[in-house]
Amino acid sequence: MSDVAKYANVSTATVSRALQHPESVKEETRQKVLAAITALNYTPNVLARQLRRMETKTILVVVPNIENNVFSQLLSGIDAVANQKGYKVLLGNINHKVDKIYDYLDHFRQRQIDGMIMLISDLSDHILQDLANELPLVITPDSSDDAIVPTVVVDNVGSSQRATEHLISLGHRRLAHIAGPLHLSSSKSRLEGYRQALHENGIRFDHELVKAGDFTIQAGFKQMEQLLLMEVPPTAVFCASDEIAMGAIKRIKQHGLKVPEDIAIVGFDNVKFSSIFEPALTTMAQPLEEMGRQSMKVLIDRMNGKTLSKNHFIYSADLIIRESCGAHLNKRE
Amino acid sequence: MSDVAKYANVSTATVSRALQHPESVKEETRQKVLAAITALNYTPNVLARQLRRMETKTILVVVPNIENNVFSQLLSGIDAVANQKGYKVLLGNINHKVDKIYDYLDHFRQRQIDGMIMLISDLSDHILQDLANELPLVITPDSSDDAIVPTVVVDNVGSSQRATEHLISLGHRRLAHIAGPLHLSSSKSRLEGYRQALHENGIRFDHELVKAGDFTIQAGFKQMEQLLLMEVPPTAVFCASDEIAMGAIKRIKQHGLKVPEDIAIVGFDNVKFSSIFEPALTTMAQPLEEMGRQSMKVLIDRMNGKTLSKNHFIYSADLIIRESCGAHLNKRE
DNA sequence: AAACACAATGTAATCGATTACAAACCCTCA
DNA sequence: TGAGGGTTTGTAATCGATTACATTGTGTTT
Repeated sequence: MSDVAKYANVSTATVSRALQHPESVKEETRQKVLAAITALNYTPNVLARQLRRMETKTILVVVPNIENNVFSQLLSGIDAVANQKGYKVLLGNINHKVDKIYDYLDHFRQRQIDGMIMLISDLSDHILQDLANELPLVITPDSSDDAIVPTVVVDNVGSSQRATEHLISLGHRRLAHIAGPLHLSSSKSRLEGYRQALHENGIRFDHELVKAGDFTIQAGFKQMEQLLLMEVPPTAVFCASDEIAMGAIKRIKQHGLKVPEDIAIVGFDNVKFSSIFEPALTTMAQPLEEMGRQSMKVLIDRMNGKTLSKNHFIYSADLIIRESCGAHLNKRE
Repeated sequence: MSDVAKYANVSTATVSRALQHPESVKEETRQKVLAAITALNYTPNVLARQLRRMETKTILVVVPNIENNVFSQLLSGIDAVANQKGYKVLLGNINHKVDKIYDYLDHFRQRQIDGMIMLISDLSDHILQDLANELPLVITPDSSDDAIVPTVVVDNVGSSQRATEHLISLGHRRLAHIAGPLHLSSSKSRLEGYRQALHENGIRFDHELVKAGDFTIQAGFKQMEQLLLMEVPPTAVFCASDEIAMGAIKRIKQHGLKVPEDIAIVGFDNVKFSSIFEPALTTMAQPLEEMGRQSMKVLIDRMNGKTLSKNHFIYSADLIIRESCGAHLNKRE
């Protein structure tokens, strides 16, 4: 930089100003500086700027597992806005090991990031609160209930209720639910939505019909196995994720039964492969990319010190009717 | 830091040394310093260190598209090693817009990253060479042929040849190939492998039987359509990716034909969903995570200035026989 | 022409660590 | 005891920008 200053016959202060506050420098000298910059092929050292300004223009996204399409979609939305606004995105894949979050928290303490988006909220509200006091933090797509941490979520309860009601409307009365990990609030909410749908339709809630595992295909497969072993298996299953649904369907087929004829299935997430799966999954589509975008926007506002009027952004999921629920069969009749 | 120094009654130099070069400090004073650090709850400012050391311990991974499972798997491997070795991973999703790569190159020029892994090599060898001169760079899983840039790749030619030969061994003589974007060297190599397999088995290469698009389901669907329109459609298709294969199969089914009975399919990548797809895909499994790991290891060596004896790391893909090729039918006969 | 306001530039401190070099200290051995 | 060698610590320069404050320049008004 001092070379540039010398070359343009000005001080380093002027060079810096020419770049950072062009309005405070005479057009003429600005041109001289610019010329010197190109002549010397100078690029500013961002590290020095960051040190001085005490900001990194970098945010950290904590992901439970990148290989899950739900998170890649969110990430995609986050990345889009981040890029547009000049932020870089650090990837924090914790691979389901919650403890690793703490490692990443150090990044912040050491001023390596300006803010953080957590794609998993498997932390106690207490810890989250502490964190949020230390740095701008946004949680998506899992909410942290009553904490003051800003969240961007789907209306899990309502969406699940609609999903379940869709099955009920197709005539099912013996409905099961395969839930995700019940320590996650999104899983709890989806279960709650299922329960409400039953309740409002006068169907008794039977905890035997609720199985919980994680959100994977394998879990869906295993839990469905349990359900098939019952004396009177369910005629429909609302699954807390598309992967669970795929696993469940796979198991049902292996059992020699047909989806949706024998057992109807509804999933959740509208993952990339859900439309090409056979039968194509009926599912609740979360606007994941949009949610990613919104999270980043909220985070940016937070980092800029804006106090937001709203702290919780709730999206609603769309019911996408494909084949696995059997609705298309009904119409034919 | 100066607070810590004062509290421990030493100079800042000693504090720094106690942390960075513990061996050069008396055990006793090191303890004093450590005590002071905990007492004052001090965390070092990494920015300052980076400025002084001129390194960021951060690498950039340029991804064509995070939502593709192939790249998430690679990323997962990269991230694992990076974490273990104390590197942070910046995500550079270019969303298939090659021009965006240039934006990211600035990150490097501004010393914001120590190295870079490109998951796409859609740049001229010339540019790549320039880049590699400027900073440690590794390319995976697409090679840049003769450039001096280190690459971690699968043996695309050999793997594709084996995939095709598998179909030939099942009795097919009219084999098509749906390729990826032909400007990518991986696509070219896979086509070449297909061609060699034909050649070595005395089957005439017919360019009518080769269709190219990109690696997506949609492309597979569309290209398969073309093949089905032929007077004598192929009896087997080797697809350059699993997504292509899934699209192709979808189209075949829509056409009223069966896979593998009427048309046999082999894919490439062994993407997460390929085993659950129906029919389960026979495919070439790339050791993606391992390749990600290796890329990161090579990059680290590069960043540490090691001159590697080997510049190209070639993995071989495993043929995973499932249903879509029809091998299981043959056995039954 | 003097006085004042405002614009443009320069000087130098600053961010917070790392490290070359210098100084102080402690042994050991003649 | 004092010289020499090694260890431990301190002093201060350094990384490269940003910016508060000081200074100089320019223009307008009376």
